Amino acid sequence: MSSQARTANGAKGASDKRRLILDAAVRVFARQGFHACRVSDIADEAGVAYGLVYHYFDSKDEVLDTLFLERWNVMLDLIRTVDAEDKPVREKLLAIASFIVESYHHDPDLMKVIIVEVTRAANSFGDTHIGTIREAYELIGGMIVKAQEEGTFRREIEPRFAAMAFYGVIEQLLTGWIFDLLPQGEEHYERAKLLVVDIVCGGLEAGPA
Amino acid sequence: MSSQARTANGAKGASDKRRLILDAAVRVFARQGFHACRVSDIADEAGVAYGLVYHYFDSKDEVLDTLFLERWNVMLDLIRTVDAEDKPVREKLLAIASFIVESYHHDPDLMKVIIVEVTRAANSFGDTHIGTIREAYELIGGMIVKAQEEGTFRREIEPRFAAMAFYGVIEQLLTGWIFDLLPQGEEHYERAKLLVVDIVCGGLEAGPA
DNA sequence: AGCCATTGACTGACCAGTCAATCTATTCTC
DNA sequence: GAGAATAGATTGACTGGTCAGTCAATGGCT
Repeated sequence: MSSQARTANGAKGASDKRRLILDAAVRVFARQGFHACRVSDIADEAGVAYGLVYHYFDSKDEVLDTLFLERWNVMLDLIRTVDAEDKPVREKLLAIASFIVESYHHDPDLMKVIIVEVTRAANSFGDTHIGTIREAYELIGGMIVKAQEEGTFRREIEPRFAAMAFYGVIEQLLTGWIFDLLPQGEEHYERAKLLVVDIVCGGLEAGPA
Repeated sequence: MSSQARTANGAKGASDKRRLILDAAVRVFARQGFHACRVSDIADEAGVAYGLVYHYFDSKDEVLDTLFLERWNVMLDLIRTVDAEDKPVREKLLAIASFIVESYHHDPDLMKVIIVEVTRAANSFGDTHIGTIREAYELIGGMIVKAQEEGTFRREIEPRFAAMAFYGVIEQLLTGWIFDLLPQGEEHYERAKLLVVDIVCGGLEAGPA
């Protein structure tokens, strides 16, 4: 008996198993890739029976969908919050970059799965979630528009392109860590956050010339 | 591998069919994705019999490997050539960005396949070709080191991070076009080339402060 | 009369998803 | 509070379809 469950119903135990399966799926997807792994691998990793995966999820796809949406929605909330604040763009972009880098720091496997299996998968999953993904780009694009109106950023740059560039730098740094092409560790994560903002803002800011 | 060099026999027709299969594969992979398509789809698209694919290639994987290596090696050659030239970094990076953007302009399907199915596929293909991919990053990293030594770029930025950032911006712009999130057309391609260099150099250059 | 290109039906393995059976816990009845 | 009834959680063997890769036969060229 786990001492954590304090509610009267057995429903607590139920959601525990669901979580167990999701967490196991992250590890399995990260290790073997979504396509290469079997549903039985997830069940084994979670220490539950094969059929239980289908008790909580309609399909293998839905497991990945759930993982992606859980995390992406947290990020969208963060971006919306930051967007609503009254701060210089530089700080806003730093907050977003920090959040994403910290997400990787905290759970590299999950971020690997999201980037490799969803964000970049133009067919299959990318297609399903394109609307959700697009929303993030649009919010960032909006921040850039505002900075252009305030005169902080040069006006001649198409904001959508700038937003993509910003996100592209971050995602490529994560990819570098995922592939073990870049050195990792807290110190590097901190410097990476600043680098992202420096690079993008440096190129976008209205020069004093 | 390839018997193209063979002169005596009807090798000409042979290599034609091989090319036909590769070109068909690009279209099919781009449309359906590598995992979702069947080898018979490739054969149908090429207008040849199923078995012929296996006459020229050992496996479905080898078809993708061939497509990736063909293109990536052309890019590596370009980068090496540019690297050897005596030009300002800005021009070197512009040449590389231009080449990649033009590659997409010339054959969007092929670039989509390379990015979506290989470059970002940490498991499966990404893993197989990681060495080849890394080489490109290292060459770009080398250019940045040189620019730092010359005093054009700030020294405190880790060159590997800067190289990843540069490549990340480009790849994300292509991804934007692939997903139809960014407007396309010759004019936009031209502006994108400049944007990439502006952003990255703007953030890396030694400030006059 | 031989050699390679080409064909396409076939097979063997694999695996997502189903389902009937079993377990466990909570509530109901007297 | 014993026992029955109900509902949900959990199990894993099984099935049905899919497809990568094989191979024996055929075509075409020199």
